[in-house]
Amino acid sequence: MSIRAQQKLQTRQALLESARLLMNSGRGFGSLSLREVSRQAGIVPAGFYRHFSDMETFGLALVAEVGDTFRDALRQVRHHELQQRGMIEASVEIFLGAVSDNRDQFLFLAREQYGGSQAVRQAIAELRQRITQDLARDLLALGRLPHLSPSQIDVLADLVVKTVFATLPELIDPPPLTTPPPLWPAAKMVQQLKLILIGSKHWRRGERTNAPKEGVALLADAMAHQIRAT
Amino acid sequence: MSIRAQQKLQTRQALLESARLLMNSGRGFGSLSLREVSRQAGIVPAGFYRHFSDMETFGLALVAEVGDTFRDALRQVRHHELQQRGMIEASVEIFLGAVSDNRDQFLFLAREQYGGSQAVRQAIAELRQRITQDLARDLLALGRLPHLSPSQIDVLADLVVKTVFATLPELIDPPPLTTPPPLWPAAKMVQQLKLILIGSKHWRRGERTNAPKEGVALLADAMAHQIRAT
DNA sequence: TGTACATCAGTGAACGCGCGTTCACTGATGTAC
DNA sequence: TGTACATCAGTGAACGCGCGTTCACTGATGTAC
Repeated sequence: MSIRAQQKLQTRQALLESARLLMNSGRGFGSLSLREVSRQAGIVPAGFYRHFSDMETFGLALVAEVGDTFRDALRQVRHHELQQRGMIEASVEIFLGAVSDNRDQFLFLAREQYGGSQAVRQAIAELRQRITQDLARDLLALGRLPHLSPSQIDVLADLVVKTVFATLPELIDPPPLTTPPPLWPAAKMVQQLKLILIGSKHWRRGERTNAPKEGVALLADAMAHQIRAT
Repeated sequence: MSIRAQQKLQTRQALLESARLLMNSGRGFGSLSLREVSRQAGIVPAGFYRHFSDMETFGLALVAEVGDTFRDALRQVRHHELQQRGMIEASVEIFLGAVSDNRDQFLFLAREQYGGSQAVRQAIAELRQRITQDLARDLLALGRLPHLSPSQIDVLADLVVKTVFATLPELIDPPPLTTPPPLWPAAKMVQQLKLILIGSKHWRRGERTNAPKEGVALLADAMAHQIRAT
């Protein structure tokens, strides 16, 4: 790579890092200004436009960055899938390592997963959906849950990913040390994932469609869709 | 109440409603301006200060508002606790009714739970903690899970509340109609809560502390606390 | 009930400030010969 | 290798704009007598 391209890339990374840094003090990405980020990165505001056309595009770059990190971590997890005893602990251990090594990136992910701009939120939703699908595929291929329908596997994968994403904020900003150890985020998450796994072992296929009350939730969903259409 | 107090309350509610309204187009609370909210509510910017000292205090009022709505809904759920068949469906039905009736309030809650300002985020965290504790208390008092330790009940309650809070964004902004019905948010959430309940029925007390690998999560937590302290 | 004064929700103008964006520019790096 | 020109990352100044906050004010509502 040419000297010029190297320097440009360096400035680009300085911009990304600056945004993450500024968010460390509890602020949302949406409240950062272009001038502020440029200042932090050591360039003049106009220079920002050599890298991103606006703050929205910049936000998408931050999503892409943490997306790569996330998928790298999951690839590592997948390479260890052979062992079955303590599978959850080992997976969580690898994942927590990635979170710890890239704290700021995951802070952005946790903070903006629901609160970001339309574009950022959608990009994160797509990232999460891809992760969920990959997990569902793995669970199906692993064949350790043969009694579950593909649809049940989807619901299970969604719950696992939901749990991990929802625990991220706690993992990044740990609670006070007065909290009893069993409720420390990582230990708690391990317990919860085990609980979910135990549930999935005993989940009967019939329990998905037999209950007559099931209609309630479907009706509520239909209503929600109706409301959305108006 | 005096005429003056009534009119003041009306303007106050107009301000709260204006903020929720402005957030409907996908924006975060942190990106709303005091002028914008006042304009939407039909008063002059300076008038805002007759009600709130700044946007942060205003945000806390929005948290308090949805907090009341949320706890009212849970009180309704608790009054129906007698029945045991279809308990989850009935609870979800009541809860979904509250979400549907107060969509904007729950949108604020979902959007700001991790993304808001320090103060708003902390207020929501406290709201959520109170809800989790209430649920843990109820689960313990109900006595249907006598094989679980109080600590396990806490972990279970946390997972249930986590699941509900993490599903809120989907419930409020439903996915495309092309999604297969079993994956519609409300139906999916019902399945996931059932799965968790099944897991908790089969959760052995020993599975909390026996596994030797458990140390990993605890160690990771300790490391996280260490990092936090620096 | 009527009157005289107090309260205070909302007004309208003004301020200084940081913002995003534009523009012509500079000078180091890259390229063609 | 050396030279002449092209590229383009970053500069510095300028702009108009919406922002939060202040201030003295107005006039409807409340209160004391």
